[in-house]
Amino acid sequence: MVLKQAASIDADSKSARTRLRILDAAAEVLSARGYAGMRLSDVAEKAEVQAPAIYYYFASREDLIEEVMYAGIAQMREHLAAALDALPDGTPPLERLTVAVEEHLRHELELSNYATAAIRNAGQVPETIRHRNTEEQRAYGEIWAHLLKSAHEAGELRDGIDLHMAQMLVIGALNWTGEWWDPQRGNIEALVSNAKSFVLNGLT
Amino acid sequence: MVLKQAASIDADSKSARTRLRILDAAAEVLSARGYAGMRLSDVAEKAEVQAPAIYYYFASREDLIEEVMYAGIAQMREHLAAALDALPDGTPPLERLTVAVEEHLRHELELSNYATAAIRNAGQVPETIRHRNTEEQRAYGEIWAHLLKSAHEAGELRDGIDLHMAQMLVIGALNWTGEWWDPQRGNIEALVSNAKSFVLNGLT
DNA sequence: CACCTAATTTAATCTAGATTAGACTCGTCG
DNA sequence: CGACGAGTCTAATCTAGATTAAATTAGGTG
Repeated sequence: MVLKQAASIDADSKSARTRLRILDAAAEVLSARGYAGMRLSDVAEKAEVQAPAIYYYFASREDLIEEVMYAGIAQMREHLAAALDALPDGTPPLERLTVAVEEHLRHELELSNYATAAIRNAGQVPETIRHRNTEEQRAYGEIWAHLLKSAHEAGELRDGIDLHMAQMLVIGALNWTGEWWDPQRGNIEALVSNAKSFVLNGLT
Repeated sequence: MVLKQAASIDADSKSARTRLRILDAAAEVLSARGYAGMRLSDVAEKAEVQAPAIYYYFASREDLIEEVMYAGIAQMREHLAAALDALPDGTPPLERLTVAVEEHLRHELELSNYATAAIRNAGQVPETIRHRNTEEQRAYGEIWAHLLKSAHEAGELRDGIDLHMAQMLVIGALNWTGEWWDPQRGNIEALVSNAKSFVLNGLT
């Protein structure tokens, strides 16, 4: 309703910080409770505001959720793209692939409730929200598809592999870590290294 | 509230069939909408009864959900255990493992809304429900842990592998198929075969 | 200091959906 | 035929939670 010109200019105003606190809280609750289970009152509590304050920043619960989901995918894509860009020219395709494995994992597990929120709820969210995120979704898949295609064309992948299925199996193994990995216990370095060799070599 | 002695004796009475229709419907809705999103009205509609009829068979929404989740895990475990039992003595550990991959996949994708309901909601369900299912959950993991341990002791697995992480990565890849696999298009045989070689050999 | 707008609060409102109460139906058995 | 209980329905009830309305406060600016 109200335009927030000033706020959007100054990315660090008090207002901007409150907005961010709300988004962060929403990501956390959404990730933990799921689409239908996310209560604004919980979000408000975690963000240390009263529930109606949320409406000052977001037009509706759906809008808030949509922004969280969008950020979840977009940040993941940006993070991965940046990491790949940083690799020296001529890095072999297979190595680029293992970098992707590592960065997907690190981003998901170390940095982002947004990522897990987006990952877990992709399937439950209503059509309207899903629709707007389709493009980002596709772009993220595209990166992986390209990595696999390059590796395949370089003759580095097993014969008879179905690239799309392989892609989804890899991403699935990585996405699922959010369900069981406990950031408290357990060493992320070990997970990254195990995941890398699992993706390349399987169990044997 | 009401005891249903007769019903539980005759597994095919009209009553038993209605109860099953409700359970099936609940599994479907739960799988699609998630824990908090499952409305009894939707379940009722799919089961072709009025919502209050559900209370004739289940004490509460929570009880219904709990039964679906329990069945989801238990059936999966039974299915896998039976398939492994059917293998001839002396089947090598690695082959037993690929059978497990195949059966997990087939059960999840071909047979069971219960399985996907249980898989997807394991993390969002409240403590009370989760708690009662922990044991089944553990038993299922145990089967896999044992398969991996045997293969490892037979020296058939890669050196340096962390068995628990490997287990979760494999199960993750399989569980995630429920999120993207479209039973309509796409050939499950191809998926099974790709998953098997991915688990054994990775991408290369 | 007095005011204006941004930010946030408290106090309604409104609705969806779970649950309960109280019939109604229908097959079976005396 | 009349009673009975299982199974189901329609018509309440009750509550949580989203949303809106109407203050209230805070921070800057003339």
